[in-house]
Amino acid sequence: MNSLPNDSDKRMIPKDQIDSPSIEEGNSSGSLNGGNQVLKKGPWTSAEDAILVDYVKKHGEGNWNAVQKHTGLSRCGKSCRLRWANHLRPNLKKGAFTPEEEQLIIELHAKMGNKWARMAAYLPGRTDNEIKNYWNTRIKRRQRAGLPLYPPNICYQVSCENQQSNHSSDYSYNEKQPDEFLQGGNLDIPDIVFDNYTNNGSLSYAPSFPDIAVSSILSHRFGFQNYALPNPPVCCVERPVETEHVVPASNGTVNGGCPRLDNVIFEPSGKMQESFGLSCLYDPDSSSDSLAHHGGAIPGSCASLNDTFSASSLIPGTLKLELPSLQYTETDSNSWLACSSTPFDLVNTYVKSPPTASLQTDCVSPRKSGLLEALLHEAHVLSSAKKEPSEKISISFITPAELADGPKLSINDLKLVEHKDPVSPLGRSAAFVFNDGTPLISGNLLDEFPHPLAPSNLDSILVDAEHVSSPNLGEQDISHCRDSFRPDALLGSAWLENSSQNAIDHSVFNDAISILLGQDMCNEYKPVPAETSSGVMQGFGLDSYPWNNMPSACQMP
DNA sequence: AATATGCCCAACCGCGCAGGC
DNA sequence: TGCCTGCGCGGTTGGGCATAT
Repeated sequence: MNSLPNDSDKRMIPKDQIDSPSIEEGNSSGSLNGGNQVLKKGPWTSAEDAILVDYVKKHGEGNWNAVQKHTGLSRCGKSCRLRWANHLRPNLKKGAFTPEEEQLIIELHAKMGNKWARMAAYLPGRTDNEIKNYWNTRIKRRQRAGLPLYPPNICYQVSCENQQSNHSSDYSYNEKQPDEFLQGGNLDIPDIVFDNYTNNGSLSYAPSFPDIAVSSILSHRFGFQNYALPNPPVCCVERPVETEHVVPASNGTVNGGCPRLDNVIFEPSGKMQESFGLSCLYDPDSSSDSLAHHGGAIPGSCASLNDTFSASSLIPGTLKLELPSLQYTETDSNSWLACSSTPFDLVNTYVKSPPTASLQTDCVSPRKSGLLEALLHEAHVLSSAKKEPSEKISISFITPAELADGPKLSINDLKLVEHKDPVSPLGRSAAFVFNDGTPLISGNLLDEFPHPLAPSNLDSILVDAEHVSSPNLGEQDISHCRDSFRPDALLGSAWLENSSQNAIDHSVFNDAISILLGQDMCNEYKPVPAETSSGVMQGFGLDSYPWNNMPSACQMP
């Protein structure tokens, strides 16, 4: 293995320079190393690769700065490490990403953001650089096409997963590297997560990484690509009570020809856009630009729009735009605190009960990473705070041990824990629940994985959920609510086809956003009135919500 | 066929963190 | 305690290739 022909040599180096002494000596480009030797830059040659491989064979990885000393290679340690990690180390998987890998990347990015190295840990044989390049390419491609970075259901999956994990084990399971999960027995393995996710013994798929497994199962069950996720029944239950207060325009006017606003606007991540036709029929082939998309649920989409709800106006702070819209600057706790993917609880909390300074200061990110889960976590915290304003918010990072310690939990905590009861239908994520009621789309690449819940559970789950959260709701409401969140109802209902009603919807939509964002932000976000109504999605299609029509805070850099 | 444009990706750069001294 | 070094990560750059005009 003295010579490792590699693509980069062929691609990056002019033929006349390959293995040429001048390049080896780095006299065309390079930097001095301690004033002694010029370190070469630029593409690696096969000879250099061979030297490096030989060195690593003998000495192992690490101590990269010693490579130059031991081998005479005119490369800095950094460059050696990079070359090894990205091209020379064994078991590297070359070639295009498989659809499975692409989906995983999307999910991981929705959860982690630009944590390429961490993502790479979940993709054996792939490097952070590869993933990063792939994602950057994807961003460009989809932005150019006006497509959302994340399929709405991915956003929602993340939302649901984190609503579970945040309250049961938000003890930084995301910080765990895969190998840590594999090793098991670690102090802070999120038992609750495992309980929830493995309760039905359904983790044959990717059992190593609970978060990923669930995510994948969710996407699998939902048929990942074809439907925007319907609303979770749990959310559906609580919404009517609160949002009617939140959005004055939602009474009467809205209910006439379209879903009640409270069924439309204040959805957890992504749903708002979806309800307004911002979501898309998602093509699993993320590399393809021929998505049958219909909207710009910007990746943030799911989040981008939502981000602006709170970040820009309710709580001052800057968004770190290079982050996926699902995420926010790590250093600005206010931002990430505020920029949720708009779980309705959070929105309502802000509208009805703006967070106090003390509250904010108490809210320390569980992962200090500004990730969606943290946002969702805070959403619940704030929601709890709203209901118990006098109670000191003890956030939350409920460790598994704390969970086991019932008496230590606050009332709010207990409530949340109750909802996470693994044996209760509510203990499952809403997506989980709904997936069972959603016909699988053929061709789902994950179809081979069985689902733990039988579809017949749906009704009981829904009723149970609503009973628990909103006992006053009548059966009619339940039925209405449930039906309202069916994809066909969301995407194909008459109100979407009624252009005049669409105008009303936009007005209501703007009203709502005005309330949430303040007028300035609302002015920035001007949905283009739907001009056609020939197609179900057309009226609210991408044209109405182009990328460049999003608030500036939502724009990709 | 020639040129322009965009895409892909390897490599570099700057920064931050952790450990050792 | 502060400095140095090694290392890793994320962002950016730039060259080659593919496609469009």
